[in-house]
Amino acid sequence: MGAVKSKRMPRAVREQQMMDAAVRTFGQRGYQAASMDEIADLAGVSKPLVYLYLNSKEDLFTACIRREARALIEAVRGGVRPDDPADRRLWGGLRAFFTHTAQNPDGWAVLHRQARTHGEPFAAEAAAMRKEIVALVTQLIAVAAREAHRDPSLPDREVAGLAEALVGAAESLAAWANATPGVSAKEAAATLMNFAWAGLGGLMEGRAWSPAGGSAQAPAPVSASV
Amino acid sequence: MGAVKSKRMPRAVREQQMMDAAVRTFGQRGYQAASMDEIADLAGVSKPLVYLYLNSKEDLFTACIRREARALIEAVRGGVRPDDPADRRLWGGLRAFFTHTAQNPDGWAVLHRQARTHGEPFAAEAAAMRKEIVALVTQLIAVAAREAHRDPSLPDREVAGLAEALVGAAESLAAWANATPGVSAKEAAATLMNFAWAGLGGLMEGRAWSPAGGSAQAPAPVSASV
Amino acid sequence: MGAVKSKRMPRAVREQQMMDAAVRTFGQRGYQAASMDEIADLAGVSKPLVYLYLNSKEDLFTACIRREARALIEAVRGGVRPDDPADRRLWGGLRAFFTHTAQNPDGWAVLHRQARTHGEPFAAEAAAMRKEIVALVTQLIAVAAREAHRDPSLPDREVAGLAEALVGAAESLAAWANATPGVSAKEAAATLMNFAWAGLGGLMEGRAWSPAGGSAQAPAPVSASV
Amino acid sequence: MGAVKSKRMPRAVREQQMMDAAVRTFGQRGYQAASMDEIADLAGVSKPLVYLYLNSKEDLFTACIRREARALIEAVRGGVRPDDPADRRLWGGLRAFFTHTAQNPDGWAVLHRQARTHGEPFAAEAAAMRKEIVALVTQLIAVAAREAHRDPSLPDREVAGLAEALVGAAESLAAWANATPGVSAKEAAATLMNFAWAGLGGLMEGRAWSPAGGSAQAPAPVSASV
DNA sequence: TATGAATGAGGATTCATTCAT
DNA sequence: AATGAATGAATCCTCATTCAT
Repeated sequence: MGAVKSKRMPRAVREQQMMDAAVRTFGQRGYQAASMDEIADLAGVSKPLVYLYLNSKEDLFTACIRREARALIEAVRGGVRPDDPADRRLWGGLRAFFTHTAQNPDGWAVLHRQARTHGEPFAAEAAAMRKEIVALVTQLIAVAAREAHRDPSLPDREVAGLAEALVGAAESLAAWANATPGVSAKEAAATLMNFAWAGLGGLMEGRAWSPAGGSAQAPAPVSASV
Repeated sequence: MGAVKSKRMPRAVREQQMMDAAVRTFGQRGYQAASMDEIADLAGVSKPLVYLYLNSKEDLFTACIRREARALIEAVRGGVRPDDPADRRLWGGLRAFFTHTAQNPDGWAVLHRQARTHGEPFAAEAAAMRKEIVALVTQLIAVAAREAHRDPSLPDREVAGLAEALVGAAESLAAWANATPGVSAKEAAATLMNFAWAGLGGLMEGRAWSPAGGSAQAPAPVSASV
Repeated sequence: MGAVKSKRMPRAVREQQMMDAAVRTFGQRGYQAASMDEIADLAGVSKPLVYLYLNSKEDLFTACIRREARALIEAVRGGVRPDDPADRRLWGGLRAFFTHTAQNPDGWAVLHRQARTHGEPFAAEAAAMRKEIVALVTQLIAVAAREAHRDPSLPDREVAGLAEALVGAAESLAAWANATPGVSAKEAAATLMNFAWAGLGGLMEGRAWSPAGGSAQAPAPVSASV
Repeated sequence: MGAVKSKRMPRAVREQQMMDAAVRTFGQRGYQAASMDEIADLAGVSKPLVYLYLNSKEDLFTACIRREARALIEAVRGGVRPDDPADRRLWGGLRAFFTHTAQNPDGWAVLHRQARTHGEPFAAEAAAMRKEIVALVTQLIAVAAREAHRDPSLPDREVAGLAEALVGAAESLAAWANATPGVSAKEAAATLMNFAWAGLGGLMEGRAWSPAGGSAQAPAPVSASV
């Protein structure tokens, strides 16, 4: 048995317990390998109750994806200060992203790994979430280009590709940070910010990005002080 | 039935047929959803023969991962001209990467999506391959830093993070390029090269990377001439 | 939800509502396919209340069979005028039978189809009802034979067989009449009466039965004037 | 375990064994109450083999219905001598019908009871079979009417109803004969033939049908000499 | 009188895997 | 070199039924 049994609770509460268990199980085992038995057990309820409330394995998984997607997007949005300049907004979003994924590894696994791997309708659900994030980043880049008085601005497809690249880099670093002991969310964010803003070429020439204010001639790239 | 039946062929050939079928099936359906029945059928042989040659579903999947990993790494290695300067070497590797993944979508799906999603021992296998690529990139960056007379060079962990970010960006762009009609491997490579070398900040200031030679003051970022 | 909710009603009323819902559900879905959930829902009450009043699915089904059996038998009995001659009594019973089954298709399905198909103890319950009807018919035939001064009368087993045949024919025609658009209960009864009284041979020779009075040399068989 | 295990037999044989077991189980328990476990067990094979060969419970049931329907129809057809006069042809069909149903009670239960009770697509399958029989009988009656120089012949719908009634009477008598000890198929056929050909009215007047030749003034109705 | 919360038990179906030839 | 025949072990899901209020 998974959780301590405390019987007779209102539906809403039980549902959250079940989804917690489901996110954990799906995140660790994968969609197919996770069995409804295990989820019910971990949630401390019987299988029929899971079906009564969440309908089917598919629906349960979809519900998990949606819940975790909402949570992640809200976290990232909450990390972006609207009045900051473009680079600071990006920096805020990245920190929120790395913090959230570090604190919700199973939820992140569900979104990033499982949902995208197990075909429709899950992939579509995860893709929608990712598209929101990419759109957010795309807009950030576009605004930054405008703020930089860059004219003519970058072509749309170029910007889309850059946003894709940035998001992919973030996803990759999230896994790296979680797997590498001692790497904090802040440090991961700093590494990515350097990379994304100054580029390798810039870093080679000592042109790192600093949270203090835009691209600087600082002698060394920003590292998070752990 | 999948393939035309031509009985009695040497083992090595049959094995490749089976693995072709397996890669295709695993890549499209996923590890668990793929059934040995379907694979055998697609390979045009009976199930017992698959077991005779490949032993088990797990072994078969592992064999697929290894084969595809080898192929990808060799492709990337083959794209890097040892005598080029650092940025050109990176550029060559990226082009090879995008070309290979575009031409082997199922193999790439097996490596990038399925192997990493379905737990041990597959994740380890895929991780080893990825580590090789990251190591390659890491070394590229380190050499570049040295070539740039940058002293003291970037801290190791910083470099590791940058390599992770770069590889993640590449993975993300591979999916984007494959999903976006009209985006060639070359264009994807160019977008990433701009991003990675010049950074967003550099691009804002018009400092794009060009295949012609290092970081330049080119008025517009490189786009692949399709 | 099935019915409009109006809480707190006397037990007897609620019970009838539940049985109405049950007959409908059992009749349409069958005993096993009918779920207590659906019945409760259709009755507009919660499942525990169904159990409180009707005890179990088995008991509920049995109660339905009994209620519908009573109703059918009373209908048939009510259609038989005791002072009529034998053929007229039969005619009256048949008309009542066809009318009742046409008006209670679900109840008839429960009795004729479901109860007999789902083993003990239901089959016994339905058999008892049927036996009552067969007995009624048997007696009618026996009396008719006596009235016809037939001596020695038909052997008992012969009569039993004839009654079985007649009832079976009626059951079959009930389904036919309900399924064939435009066939009224009266017409079904007329067809059967012709068949049962005059026989095919009689009909071939133009010896049809007419409600007017016994076996006649009428040129054409009786058809119900719709 | 049901049957003695004799392993490794050709598919066609196994399939028949399975269908034998299925007919028996479906006939006795009913469609829903029959479990695939029980059927497999009775057939002496494992469940997966049943699924491998017969696909699903639904398909298995349908296959049973079809097989039994074919068998019954062929039996009845085989009992009708084409060169006999109409009444003799009917007599032959009835005898074949009662004989077949008496010898295949489970198959008959599947057709008459289970298939018609468990909704689509089974009911349609059984209905098709029954329609064939009814059509056969309908034609017999129509020809008889023509042979009797009856002009104008009976209206079509009248004939359809008569055929329905006759078939229903036969079905009912089949159950009665099987349930009443000592009633042979021949006797059941004789009882029905009397009823159908002479009618109750005819019987009252001593006008019974005899296999010897048409409607006669025989002093007593035909009884089968067991 | 009435119900929201909860479950034990069982059933259909699938799949990786092996045996005998 | 190759396969038709066969199965043990799970897994998803449903349902009649009860408990606590």
